[in-house]
Amino acid sequence: MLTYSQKKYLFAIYKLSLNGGEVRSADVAASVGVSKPSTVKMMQSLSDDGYILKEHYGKISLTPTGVKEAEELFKRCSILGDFLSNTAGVNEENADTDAVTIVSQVSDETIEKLVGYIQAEKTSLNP
Amino acid sequence: MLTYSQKKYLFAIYKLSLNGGEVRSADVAASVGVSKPSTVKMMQSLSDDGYILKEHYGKISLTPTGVKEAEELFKRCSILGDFLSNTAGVNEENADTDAVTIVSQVSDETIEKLVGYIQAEKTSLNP
DNA sequence: ACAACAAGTTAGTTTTAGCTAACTTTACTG
DNA sequence: CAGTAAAGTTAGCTAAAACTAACTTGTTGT
Repeated sequence: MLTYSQKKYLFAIYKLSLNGGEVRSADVAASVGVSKPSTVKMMQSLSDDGYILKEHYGKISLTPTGVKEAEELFKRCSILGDFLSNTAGVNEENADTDAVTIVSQVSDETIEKLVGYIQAEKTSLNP
Repeated sequence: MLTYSQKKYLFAIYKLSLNGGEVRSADVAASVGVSKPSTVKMMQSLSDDGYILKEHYGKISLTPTGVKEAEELFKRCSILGDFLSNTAGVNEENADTDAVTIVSQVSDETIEKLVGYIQAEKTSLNP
């Protein structure tokens, strides 16, 4: 099972990969807001656990498992971040950061039901 | 500023103190779900930071600062936990645990606006 | 082609928060 | 009132996740 920090990095890698080009360590470091050595260590850990592929001094890519995890994370963070920002009125930076924190750290049951609630709420408001 | 773990312990102490009697280390340990030595260390840290009073081998009590912090935490956790459990349908144990996690870790802005949203929602449903 | 700069890595340290094992103090009970 | 059990403490270890400093590799511009 992924730790909270691993999820943060995985989320960042996925987001960067959506921009098309290669994903590089330095960009992950910048996106997560940590130093390059911290990123290197975490890439080792994510690679050991089978979520990413990375050769020495090379680029980063997600494994199928990594993609699956990241998509789920991304979906949940988007819905929650959107809700926090657009419905609750939180400024976007806090909303995004806190969505990742919440999605990465609470129980699966809670995040599923919370996301379910948000979607139901949205539907009932815009029928 | 309190760390996430410090808040968990502070919350537990406050909850125990509501039951009337003295607050003892062993009960805090059980409530938080950690070992007694971990609790001893954290009590030292909370005491150093001015949130609790504790003499050697003695009982635990909150300072005025500690009470203030704990009341705020407790209020927010109650509202959020209630929402997760009664509105979103999360089982109570997860709801309580995750409410503490969320309240202790997200930005002040987010928790304030989220709690505000929940209260507004409640009011509009039961006018 | 190669110098210089950017990116990536390694090594070693720090902080936070947990644990077990072993010990001391307090409290209770016969 | 002594001995035991429970509570509290100390010491020492571990793991996760961050950092800086120093080094290596890769890329790029002239």
